[in-house]
Amino acid sequence: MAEKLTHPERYTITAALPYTNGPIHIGHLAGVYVPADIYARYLRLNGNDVAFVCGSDEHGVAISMKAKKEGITPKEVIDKYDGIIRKSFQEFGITFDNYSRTSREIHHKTASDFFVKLYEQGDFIEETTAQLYDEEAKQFLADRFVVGTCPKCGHEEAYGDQCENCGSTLNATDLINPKSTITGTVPTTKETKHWFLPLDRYEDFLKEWILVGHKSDWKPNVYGQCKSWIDDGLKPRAVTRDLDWGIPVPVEGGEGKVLYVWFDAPIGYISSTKEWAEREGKDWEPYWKDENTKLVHFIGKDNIVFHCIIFPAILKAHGDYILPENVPANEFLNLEGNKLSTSKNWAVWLHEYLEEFPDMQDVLRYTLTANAPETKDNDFTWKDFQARNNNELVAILGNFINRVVVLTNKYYEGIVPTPSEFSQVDKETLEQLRKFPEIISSSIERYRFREAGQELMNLARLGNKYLADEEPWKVIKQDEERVKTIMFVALQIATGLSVLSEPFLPFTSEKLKNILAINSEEAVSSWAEVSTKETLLPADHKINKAELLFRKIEDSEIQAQLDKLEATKKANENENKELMPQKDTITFDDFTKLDMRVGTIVEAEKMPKAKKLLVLKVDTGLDTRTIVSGIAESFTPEEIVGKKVTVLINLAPRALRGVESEGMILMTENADGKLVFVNPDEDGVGNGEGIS
RNA sequence: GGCGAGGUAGCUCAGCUGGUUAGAGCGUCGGAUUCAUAACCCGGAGGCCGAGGGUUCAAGUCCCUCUCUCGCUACCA
Repeated sequence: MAEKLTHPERYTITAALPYTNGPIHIGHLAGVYVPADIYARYLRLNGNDVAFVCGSDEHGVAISMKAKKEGITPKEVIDKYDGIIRKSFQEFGITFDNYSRTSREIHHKTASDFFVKLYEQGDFIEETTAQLYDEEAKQFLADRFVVGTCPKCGHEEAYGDQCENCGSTLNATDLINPKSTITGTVPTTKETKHWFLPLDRYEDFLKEWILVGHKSDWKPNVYGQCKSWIDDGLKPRAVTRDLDWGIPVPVEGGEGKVLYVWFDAPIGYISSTKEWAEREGKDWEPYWKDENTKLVHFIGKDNIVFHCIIFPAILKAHGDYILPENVPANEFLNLEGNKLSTSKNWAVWLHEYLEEFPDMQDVLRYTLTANAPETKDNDFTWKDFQARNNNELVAILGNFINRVVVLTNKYYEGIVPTPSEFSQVDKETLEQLRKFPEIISSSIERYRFREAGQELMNLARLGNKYLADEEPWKVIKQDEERVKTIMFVALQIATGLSVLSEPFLPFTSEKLKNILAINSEEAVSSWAEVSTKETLLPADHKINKAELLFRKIEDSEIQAQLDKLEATKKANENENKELMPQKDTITFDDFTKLDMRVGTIVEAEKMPKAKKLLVLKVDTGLDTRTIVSGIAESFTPEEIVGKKVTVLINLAPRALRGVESEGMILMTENADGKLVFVNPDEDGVGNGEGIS
């Protein structure tokens, strides 16, 4: 059912909207922006009509929370990061046709209209529930913003969704004496209405469209992930929520509510396209509504369901829109063996890289392309970065260009010589050169950017080999005419490289074109011309003096980066995690209600069919009882038998996965997030001993 | 626990519908060369294709079991 567009009239390329709670790092680049930019540049070079759009994603609860924590407004948070991100993309050479923001008027309007359209078409389900409302903060309280007394066990610190004491699942409205954690006031109960997108209605459509239609052209990781979701059964998903930061719900009953980010963010692509079209005096609609438009979303694997299931369902619901033809999602990039983490500062930040390695954008682009996590998670190491630069960019590409340019200047004062007769090798070499556009295209169009980059390098290799085989520096002593032909051929290769390198290494391409002085019309300009044009760089054309395309990267520079990461690691170890603020005061009586005892684990086994649960038999002195504890990811059953632990024994029993748990083992967490027993270390403390 | 993706030379990866001695780049070792950022060019070594079973004349490629990594999901902090 998904007909492939072999010759689209235009392309709409989107790159995942960066969330403005932090700057851009190499993971974002390798996964999304570098491949998307290569693709967009490639398409433009081939004369295609391309809209490459992106923008900052600035709504959602994470930004709202971050602002609250830092005591600033959400607007201040987003302005800060939008500024950093926007600037770094621009300096890095990501050629968005438009980079918008979801906080802009145009997006609010686009997303609102979209919502209203679906609303009017009856594409949403409405559901009214009673929820707690904070009069002072003037907002409905999400479950975790409410505490109160648990109706089941009397625990006074139960959260709106669950009581930590007895483990019961609660409704916030059932809490006795509820209190808002935002203002501390007593909330009132109000009816609130929310809208849901019934994804289940689109199940058949999605099955047909993805499982049948895109079985062979979508990447396995993307297809598999979609299949998993669809097979699991799709459920209605809330489109609106009670929050004050976001796009207001534009229909009756929507006061104090906003659209969920998952709904508004992808519409940001559309808003961004509109903004671009307005500025350029174009019509945006064909880019989203014409069947001859090829829509491609570049994203990371975290975004697969949103772009392959949910957003298409929304577009389908609307009715006027085209669907993505492909969603080439990448996996994740790690850094020196550890997951990238914005909060732990474990990253190579783009804006810092740009400062520390000025004018070396292409080195990072190349390394990230070569190491792109296309089929599985991959690791970025500084050592590899150095090696890629020194052994490939410098030694293969940079060196080839340098030898050609130096020789041309040395023998002919920079004038491209007139060839005489081409030898068999010359012809074959030129023939191979002409094949490269096709070879590289084929890789790019299958989203195999790693492979495409390798092929580009192979062209430089071809050049090096040609020179090594023909040895103009020797031939010059016997046959000057022959050398003219050799250098002419070598210059054609160099010129081909200047064009074909553009999507991958735009700054280098630019530099190379300057060295070869090919700003004029006489030389090649487009991708296809590298194959079709008889002469890429004509005789008598004057080129400039040699200039190094890449410089070597010294060990000391790499060491400096490694030291920087090491310092981050140390800082993370020393720095306390964000600590919870102190809870409300309790009385001594409250405390004495807790009966905590020293106990010993006498048996332990895994709870079947559960990942985190261990079933323990604990000797509490009074008895030996069963306690189910969610610690299986930190301990094996064998290693904890005989362990002394602290047990809360008068906790109301609760059945977990059918096993009655009578009490709770007290745990804490170390810096790595591993659970640790709160245990009486001293010898001679017996089971059943009270803790006070 | 369920589901998905991945596990191929020291490193990063390619191997389509099963078919000759499993490929590439980088690294490594040796050779050759000097136009070039000691770079280029040529050659060699290096692989129980995660483990174990099975199907087949033939399996990295298909089936089953197990295992490790990553993710989603359930249950759980």
